[in-house]
Amino acid sequence: MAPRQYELGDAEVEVLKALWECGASTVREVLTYFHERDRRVAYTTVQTLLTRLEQKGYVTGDKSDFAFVYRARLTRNRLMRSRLKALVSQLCDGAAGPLAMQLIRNERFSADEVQELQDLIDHLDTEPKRVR
Amino acid sequence: MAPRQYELGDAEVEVLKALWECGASTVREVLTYFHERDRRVAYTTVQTLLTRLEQKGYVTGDKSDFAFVYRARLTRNRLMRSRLKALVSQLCDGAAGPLAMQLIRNERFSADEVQELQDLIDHLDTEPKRVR
DNA sequence: GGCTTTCTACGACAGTCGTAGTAGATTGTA
DNA sequence: TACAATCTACTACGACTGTCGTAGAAAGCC
Repeated sequence: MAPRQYELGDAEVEVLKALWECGASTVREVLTYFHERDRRVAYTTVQTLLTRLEQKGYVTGDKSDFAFVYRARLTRNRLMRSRLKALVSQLCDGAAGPLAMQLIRNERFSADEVQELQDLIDHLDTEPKRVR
Repeated sequence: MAPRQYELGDAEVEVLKALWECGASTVREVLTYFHERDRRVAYTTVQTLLTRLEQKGYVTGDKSDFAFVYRARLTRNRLMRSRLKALVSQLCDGAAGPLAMQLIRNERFSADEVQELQDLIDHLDTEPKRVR
């Protein structure tokens, strides 16, 4: 009934990635970013995506000199967190453990990353109730 | 252009969860499972979801005695892996490290889970190229 | 044999998303 | 000033999803 609350489609995330990487940008700049990566889309497609992102509150658009300049309001880390949280609640009934196991078991990590993970886990031991 | 390859919607995953939990089930059994959890949907909705899941190959339906009995072909762990992999490639350009950090930093883990994570990571050290 | 309950097969509809076209306003320039 | 390049605002359309309704076949019961 209540039409599912959609969040961010793949194309919208691509636009966010452009903003994360290039900072505040115009439609044309995002378009150029796409074209440089062989993503062939029309100018108006990018425009639509940015407009929708703005309506959803994930981006702000300021009328600057000539064209609108868009800026991400959502960070990559925050999106990661929210996606992970959604996964945890959807597939693991709220228990993050199984997801973490799957992730660590199935992906590759560099030595540095392993070290960082190790540090994090050591930290967990002494500080079990980490917030945020 | 290429119409994005959709995978599994939220409602479809809910149906899969019912099958994971209850084993092979009929439409009515899944419906009952939903109703017991205060998910008010119509019989035909569940039917449609199961049919679509079957078309997508994530479920098989066998005509048994009276009604079709559906069985999940996709496991929860496999779905977790695929979702995680999608996240890694979409948000982290393939590097799983940052995602793992976010996960461990922002979620809660029981002492047992921490222990398991620890074991996994120890394992990673001596066996850096874990497959599957 | 009818009537009721269930199932299955189809069709449908609205909302989200990816993609883009058109029209009108702005800006730069010959 | 007239023309070309841009930008913004709308509109559109098909695919995917979530949700159902209807019709006809199956099965069980009086």
